[in-house]
Amino acid sequence: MPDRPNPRAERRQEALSRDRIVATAVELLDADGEQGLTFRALATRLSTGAGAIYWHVANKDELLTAATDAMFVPILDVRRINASPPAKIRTIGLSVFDAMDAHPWIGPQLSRTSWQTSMLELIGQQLQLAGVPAPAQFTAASTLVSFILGASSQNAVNASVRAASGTRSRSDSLGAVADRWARLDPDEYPFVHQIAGAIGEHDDREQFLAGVDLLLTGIGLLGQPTP
Amino acid sequence: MPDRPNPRAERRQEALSRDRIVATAVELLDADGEQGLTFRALATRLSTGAGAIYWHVANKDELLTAATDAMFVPILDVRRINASPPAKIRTIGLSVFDAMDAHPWIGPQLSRTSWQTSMLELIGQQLQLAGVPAPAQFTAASTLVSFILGASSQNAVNASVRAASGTRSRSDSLGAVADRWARLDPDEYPFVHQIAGAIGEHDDREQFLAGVDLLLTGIGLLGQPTP
DNA sequence: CGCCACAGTGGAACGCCGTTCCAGTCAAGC
DNA sequence: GCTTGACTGGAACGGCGTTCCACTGTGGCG
Repeated sequence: MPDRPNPRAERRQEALSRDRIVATAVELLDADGEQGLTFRALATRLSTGAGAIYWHVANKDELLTAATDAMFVPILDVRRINASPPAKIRTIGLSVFDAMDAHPWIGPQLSRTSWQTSMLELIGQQLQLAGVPAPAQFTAASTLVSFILGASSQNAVNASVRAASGTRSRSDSLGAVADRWARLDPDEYPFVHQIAGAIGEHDDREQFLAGVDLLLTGIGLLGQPTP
Repeated sequence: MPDRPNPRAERRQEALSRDRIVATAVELLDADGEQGLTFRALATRLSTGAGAIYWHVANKDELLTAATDAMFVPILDVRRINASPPAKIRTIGLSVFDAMDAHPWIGPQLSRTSWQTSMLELIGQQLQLAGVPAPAQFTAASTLVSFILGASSQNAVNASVRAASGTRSRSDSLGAVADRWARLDPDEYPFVHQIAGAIGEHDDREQFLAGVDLLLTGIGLLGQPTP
């Protein structure tokens, strides 16, 4: 390793490893989405050939799973924080929401059953602690999981669209959507068109939390929302 | 067209048309999912070449959008039926749920903003009719949309997994999941493991409707659920 | 100390994909 | 009957995931 006998491609400084591959894959995914992750692009960025990557990773699917894992596992550490069950559920939800906003490519991956199960477990535990009656626990937990994953995915899609067009700042996020809505035909879209003017002050993170609260209210863990 | 001068590839009986292309695309998608839709497979099934398809359809993306359209537009006809707003919302939700169960490839497509807007409009109108106070309408409508799309997508993923393994019947659906859950480590997954035994009689369609009702309760359109 | 075995590498090659290109075909209009 | 132009279908292109394999460098063994 000290001196290179042949002057061909510069030899990598650090050895190839599964961790380095996954980390680089995340960089590519964050930069250009799922289509940005290519074994050739990965190999170029790691100064190696595509074949070498296959020594550490079985295929692209495993690579995507590992990358999602790296983003998602920290979320499970919500267990550490100390708060009431409803507050913990909100925190779990927000963590997923923020992770998917920052890494929109996670969306399709997180729907995989294994992660669904992890979230169901995490939220179900909180519902038990909160004293939700046993027969209602499963419905409540799986509804929360579905909403959290659904709302986060859809926000991520919108975030990608936002990034593709010019709009930048977080505060403009719903504003841009509102603009599009305001231009819709009022006869065909009376509700959306009317509401477009009223959501200027909204933030989609708050919007998401309001949805969680709506569910917690229905479950009986909260009083009536904003009466 | 009456007689074929050359005996090469059998000439198509019906002329190529955008509708025929889209209909065949749906067949392929239903049979093998998104990866089953290929311009080559499509051309073979239509007894033509790949190039001819591009005369009627700009690219694969437009084809997928058109196919989704064909599946989704009938859902919007819920406007016709006559029922109370909560019942109509349940019907809309179930239509989406069933459509995605039958055609799991729709999932990623339905998250596109245009479909989100259509559903928001449909459900927002019902909330207005039901007398939900104006400031709460947007949150309520978008939460319902997120849940309906999220829960339907996740069910579709599970349905695909189910189809990939051996399990067939609808009634076995949650049963198979319960089996997998029952085998999980009770120390790591206390909630999921415990609940696995209790959901034998559940049906995921009913489960979905229970989630909708939970939300309607939180919105204030329903009494307390099963007190 | 020399050799060997083998984990690890990287580039060439394969078969598929979406898409483009273009030489043909054929019915309708002059 | 000729011309035109909408329409066809097969060849070809670049890029993808994946496989294959000749090669390298190093640690352990004789």
